[in-house]
Amino acid sequence: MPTLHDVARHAGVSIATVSRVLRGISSIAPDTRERVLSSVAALGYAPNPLGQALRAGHINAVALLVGDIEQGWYASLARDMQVALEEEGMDLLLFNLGHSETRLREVLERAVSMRLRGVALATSDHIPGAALEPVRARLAEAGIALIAVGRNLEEIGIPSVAHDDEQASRIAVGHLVQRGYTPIAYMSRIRKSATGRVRFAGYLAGLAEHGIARDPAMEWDIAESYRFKAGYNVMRDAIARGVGMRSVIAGSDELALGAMAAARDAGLRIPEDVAVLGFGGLEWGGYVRPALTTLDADTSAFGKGFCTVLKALAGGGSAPPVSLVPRRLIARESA
Amino acid sequence: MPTLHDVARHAGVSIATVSRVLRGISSIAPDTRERVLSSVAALGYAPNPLGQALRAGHINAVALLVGDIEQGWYASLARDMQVALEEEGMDLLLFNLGHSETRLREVLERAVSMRLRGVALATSDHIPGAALEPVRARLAEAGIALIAVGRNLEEIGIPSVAHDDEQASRIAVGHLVQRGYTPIAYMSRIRKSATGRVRFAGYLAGLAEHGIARDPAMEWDIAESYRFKAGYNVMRDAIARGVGMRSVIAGSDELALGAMAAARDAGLRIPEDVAVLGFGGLEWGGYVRPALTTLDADTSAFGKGFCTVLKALAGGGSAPPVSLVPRRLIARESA
DNA sequence: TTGAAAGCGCTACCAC
DNA sequence: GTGGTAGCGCTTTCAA
Repeated sequence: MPTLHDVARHAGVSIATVSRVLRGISSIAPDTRERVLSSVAALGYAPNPLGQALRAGHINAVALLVGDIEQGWYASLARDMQVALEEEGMDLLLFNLGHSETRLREVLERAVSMRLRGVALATSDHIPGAALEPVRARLAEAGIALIAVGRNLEEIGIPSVAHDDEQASRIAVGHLVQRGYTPIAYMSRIRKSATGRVRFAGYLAGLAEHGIARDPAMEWDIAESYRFKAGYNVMRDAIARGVGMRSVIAGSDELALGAMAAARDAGLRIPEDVAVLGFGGLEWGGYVRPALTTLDADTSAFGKGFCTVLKALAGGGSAPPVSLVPRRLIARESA
Repeated sequence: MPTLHDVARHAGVSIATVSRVLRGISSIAPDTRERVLSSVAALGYAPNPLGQALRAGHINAVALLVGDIEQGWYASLARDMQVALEEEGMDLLLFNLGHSETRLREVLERAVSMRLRGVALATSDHIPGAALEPVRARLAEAGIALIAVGRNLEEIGIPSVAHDDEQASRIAVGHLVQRGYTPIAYMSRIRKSATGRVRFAGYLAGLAEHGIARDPAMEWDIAESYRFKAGYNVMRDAIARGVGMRSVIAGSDELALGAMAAARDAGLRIPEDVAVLGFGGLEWGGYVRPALTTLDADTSAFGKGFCTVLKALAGGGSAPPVSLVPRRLIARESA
């Protein structure tokens, strides 16, 4: 691997000059520039990012912290974040949190010791505001941006790029009411998930809008993750208990599919006996039968949004603390 | 951010001593060690990986190159790779290739200029062996391991950790024959995908084993990706053409679900009219109805396998060029 | 317009 | 057992 020195020697100039030519900054004699450039080409020189990073004091990369990359929405986000970052010349470090608070703190500490440019916090779990204070101080001191993606953390002062989930839930309720699928049950992580709480609030607001009284029997807070199995179990138990819902809003497409499976296994028809509506807009939702009605997720907007906020923060200007992107309802067969 | 110097000053020793204490190497007077350690704690010192990396000449990270992170198997792989790497103190850089050959070369070049420890090549696309020669030479020169994950690339001399897909296809054929689901169609990327070719070879071998003649009408090579839409379209067209298959082996769970949707939309029952069998073992397969019969993927074995090969390569010993892990059939309802 | 040189934070070699 | 010091590759003053 050739270094600046090699190029300098080959071109018969100093390393400073080579560096300047490469950075395209300050004035260089045309023929010097020419010579340097051809040496660079001849040697196949590429700058060593390690040297640059050490000098600059930070590495041109961003950490993406996800709850569980196997969940479709995180995977999709990872893809779009990587694309957006690459356009800005940055790399993506992926960290799977697995819903652990401890691990969140560790990874955040890691980000500061690694001198990253920023951290994209994309987990739906409860964020222990107080416990995070020390790390956040160090992050700030090191000039590392902490930005929430896919959830709204402005209440604890973290700039966020998120969906307007409160509105989304209201849209869902409206859709189900209009089609006559009442009473409407709500299945999600609620208490233990910030995102879940917001969506739940939207659900309640939606009911209120249509003059429907809330019914605790229709509110299914699940302790586990947002995955298939939880949806299956909760739905199966609700059916067994004889809860008379005519539709279910599920907090993720995974939960929704699990719920659909349980309903089918219990001999219920979808949507005739019970309608199911998910959150996420994952691609497979269009291919299961009946096809899943869901609220889409705009992960590419998040990738771009993150970069915008990151640059705004770096530029010193205080970024808009929150930018909310709306969800659209994808009406298919299940509801 | 405190540096070695700060700690040294605080503890009243030289930076060399601090470094030694931290690395736990060579002998240190107990009380000196004590003093240094308490200074480290007092200052909240954490080593700067940039300095370490520059010194060492490489960064403790590995690039994972996937075809499309949205495909479930890649997401699952990403998760398990990250876990396995973290256990070895390495980070995971994620790159989405999007099936582009050019981009593959670029990213590989990037890996050498970044001085990574290794590259995990996990795309099912055709690898242009000749076109890659120059980069591979640079990779080798820089001591960066290139390891194929999830596919067998030994034929072009790349150490691989992969599934035994030839055997897997034979198992699939055997299963379908035994249940009477013949004739068996094969739907996948074949010509344009190395992995696809291996699986196809297994399909042919399986037919031969059971004394069944191959029938070109049953061999559906698809040009597009391994995703849902392709599965849907190909299946729909086959049905329209009146191809008389009684079952379909699909090259991915996504293709399989797409095929199932097309069959259902055409009024066919699964598996009574046509059975469908996928590749991947993705979690949602257990929750669609009918539940998908599939050949599982052991991504956690790949994470560990990659690390093993990486360390073997680093240790100078030539790693076993290929380690094949078997797939198990998960027999559910669809076939 | 160009060169010399000072570090960025770290490890390892060589003295003592 | 400990300290001094030479770089790793780069950018950026400061001089010339």
